[in-house]
Amino acid sequence: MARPRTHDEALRLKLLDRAGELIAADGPKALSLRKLAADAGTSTTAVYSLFGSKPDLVNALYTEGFRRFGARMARTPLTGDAVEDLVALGRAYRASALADPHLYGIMFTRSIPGFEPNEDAEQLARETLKPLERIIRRAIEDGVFADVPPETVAVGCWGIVHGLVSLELTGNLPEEFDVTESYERALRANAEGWLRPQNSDSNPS
Amino acid sequence: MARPRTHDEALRLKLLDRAGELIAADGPKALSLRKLAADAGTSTTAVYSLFGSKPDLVNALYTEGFRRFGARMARTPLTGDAVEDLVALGRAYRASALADPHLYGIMFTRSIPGFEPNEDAEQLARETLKPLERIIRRAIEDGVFADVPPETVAVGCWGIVHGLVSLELTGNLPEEFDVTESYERALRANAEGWLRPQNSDSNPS
DNA sequence: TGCCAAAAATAACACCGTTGCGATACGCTG
DNA sequence: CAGCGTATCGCAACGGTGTTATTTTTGGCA
Repeated sequence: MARPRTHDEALRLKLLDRAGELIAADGPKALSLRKLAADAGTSTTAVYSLFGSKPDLVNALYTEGFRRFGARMARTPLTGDAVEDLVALGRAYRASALADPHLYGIMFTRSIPGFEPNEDAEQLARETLKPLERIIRRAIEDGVFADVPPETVAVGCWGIVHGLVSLELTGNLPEEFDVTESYERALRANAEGWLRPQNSDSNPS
Repeated sequence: MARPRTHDEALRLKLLDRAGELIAADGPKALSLRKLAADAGTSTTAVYSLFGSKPDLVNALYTEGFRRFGARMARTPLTGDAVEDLVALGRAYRASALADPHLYGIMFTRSIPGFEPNEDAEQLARETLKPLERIIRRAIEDGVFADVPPETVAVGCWGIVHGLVSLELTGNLPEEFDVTESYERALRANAEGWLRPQNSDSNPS
C-alpha cells in the first residue's frame, strides 16, 4: 500500500468553514463546489476526495450543526421544574438557531434540495433531543404532567419551538413583533397546557 | 397593434399543473423548465413569455397553494368555542398540507431555493390567516383567553401547527407514532395554555 | 389584404455537479 | 536507501440547469 492517509485535515476544515460562510452570506443556492474550491485555492476534485459528493459535504455541516446545538442544550442549567426547564431548553434551541441560521436550515428545513442526512447523522440528531424526553418522562411519572405518551409531549414541544423558530428565520413573522417575548410566552403556554388539570394554575413555581 | 393577448390560458394551466406534478413526484429539485416545457409539448421560451422566470412560475404555484388553503380554512365550521375552533382550524391546516405537500413546501418551508413570493402573493398569504386572528381576538375580548397581545397568541398557534406539520412532512417524526392523535392533543394543550388561569379546566365543552 | 408587434422556437451562454484521465507525491516494502 | 504502488488532486470534459439574443411564426387590426 501507499499514501493511505494524507487527507489534509486543515483543508477539510477550511472547506467546511468556507462552505458555511457561502451559505450564510448568499443562501443555500450559493454553495457551489466550484466556487468553494476556488476560494480554498484547490480544485473540485479535492472536495470529492475529502467528502465524496456535495450531499456528503452538506452532511458534514449537518453533523457540525448538531454538535453545536447539542453542546448548547447540554449547558443550559435545569431546575427540576418541568415547565421552566422546557422553556429554558426552548430558549437554547432558538439561540442556537439564531447563532447559526444556515446550519439550522440544513438541519431542520431541508434547505439544500438534494440532501438527506445519512444514518450516523440521523442517529446523532436523535441523541441530541434525548434531554427533552427525559424531562418530560420524569414530569409525567411524577404526576406533574398529564398522563399521555411522552413522545406526544416531546413532539408537541419540538413542534412549537421548531415552528416558531422557522417562521422567524424565513421572515414570516409580522413587522414590529416582539419575537423574544412572544416566543417565551408561547413556550410557557404550551408547556402549561400539558400540566395535569388540577395543577394548572399559571405559575406553580 | 397586433396580437395583444393570445397568451394561451390553457397552456398556462397545463404548465402549472405539470409543474406541480413534477415537484410532487420527485421533489423541488426535479422542477426543470426544460423538462416542463418538453412535457407540455412546448419550449422553455413559452414559459418565459407566460410567467417571466422560474421564480415567477413558482410564485403562481405559491398563490394557487394559498387559494386552496384559504378555501379549506373558510369551509371549516366554527362553533364559537375558541379552543375547539383553534383545534378545528389546525386540523384543516394539516389536511391542506397533506393534500398538497409540494405546495406546502413552496408556501412555508422555502423548498425552492431561488424563490421569494412577490408582494401580491405575500398579501394573499396574510389575508388567509385572518380568520385565526379573529377567533383569538374575540376570545381575549370575551375574557376566555388570557390578556396578552392577540398577535402573540396567533403566532403561537401558527407556530405549533406549522412546526408539527413540517416535522411530519420532512419525515422527522419517529416511526410508529400516531400523528393524528398526537397532533390533536398538542393543539388542544397549546390552545388551553392560553386560557385565563381560572378557566383552565381541561374540557370546558 | 397586408402590416406589425406579440409569442414562441432555436441556439447559444454561463454555470452547475460529477467523473475519467493523467500527473503527482507520499508510505510501505525490499 | 531505492522504488513501487496507490491515494490524492488538477485538468478537462459531459450532461444538465436557468436564462437570453436572435430569428421565425402568427394572428388581430388598419
